[in-house]
Amino acid sequence: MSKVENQPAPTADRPADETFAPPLCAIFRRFLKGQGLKFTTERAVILDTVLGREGVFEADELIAEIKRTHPEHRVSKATVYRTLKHLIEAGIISEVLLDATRAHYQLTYGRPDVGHLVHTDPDTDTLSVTEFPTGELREFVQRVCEEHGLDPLSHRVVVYATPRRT
Amino acid sequence: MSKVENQPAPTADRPADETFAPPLCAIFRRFLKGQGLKFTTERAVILDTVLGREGVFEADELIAEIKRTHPEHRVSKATVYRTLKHLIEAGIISEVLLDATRAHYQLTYGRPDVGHLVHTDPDTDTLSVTEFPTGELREFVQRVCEEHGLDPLSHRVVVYATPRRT
DNA sequence: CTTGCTGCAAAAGTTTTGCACACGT
DNA sequence: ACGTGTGCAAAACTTTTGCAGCAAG
Repeated sequence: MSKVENQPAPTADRPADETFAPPLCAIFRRFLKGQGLKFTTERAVILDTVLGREGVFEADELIAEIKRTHPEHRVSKATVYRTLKHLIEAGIISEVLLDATRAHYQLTYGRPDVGHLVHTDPDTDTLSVTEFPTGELREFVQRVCEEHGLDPLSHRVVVYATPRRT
Repeated sequence: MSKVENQPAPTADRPADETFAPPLCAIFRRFLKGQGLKFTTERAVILDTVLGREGVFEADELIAEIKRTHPEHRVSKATVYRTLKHLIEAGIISEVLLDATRAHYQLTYGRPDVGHLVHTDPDTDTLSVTEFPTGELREFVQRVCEEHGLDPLSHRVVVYATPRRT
């Protein structure tokens, strides 16, 4: 299973021109301060690069992207992994579990109910990941948790599909 | 995040005394023959051990279990991993993606619509995984795929929850 | 200044693979 | 017999960690 290729994000759930107005940088700063942590140049560069990504990405890709878009700042692998954890804690990104070989991440601030539709492109034999809204499953999730005396924190939905056989 | 502890499987989806009547061993045999592969002692031992497991398990645990229940047959790690792949192909088990650090597996033959509810036990600080039926999501999944011109293969639903704050 | 942060390289953990020999069919 | 399978150990990968110097608040 090779690297994942992203679809240009579906319009149903995320209109093309929707911008993330909230200053995520400020949000991250506030989070860090609250934890007694520091807002460093490296963390700024990483957040900036994450904000520029469309859809799902891997740690590896993020590192490559930083090298490309911020050649003046070299950020180490270790720092990227450490910062991704903080971004998750801050609620800015989430881990997406698509396969068991490595972690995927995605900017999810303000859009918690995103599912992932994974399918192979028969031509290129690469995996594509498209998003879809899962808001209508909230009630279902709530009910499942209630039956077990729990409160839901988050949910993940991944659908694996194949090109329709005509 | 430590190893996962299994809840004794919920009764809603899998009544306590439900037994897997279909001879999975025969099914696996047939699958292997169809692929020009061989049914070896090691594969029999692995399948037998998988059938004895309740709920979700890891490769590591399976190896330990084999050592315990079949001390006369030593099965190597490599063979376990290789056989797990075949069992997935044969449709007998599935990969369950609960966290990004390692793969989990579960016997799913004949019960494709199982979701996983992950929650921490506040006392022991261990993770529990409970199953719940997701059959009622089929229509939703079908619709999502149709909107993208795809046919669904399978879907995974994982809900993360926390003990209800009373 | 004090405390946390970074980069490097090494460590850790899981899964895969190459190879010589053994075993189903 | 032929072609697969197995075990072992090493390799491959991703992610984590220890440490010495560096930087943010």
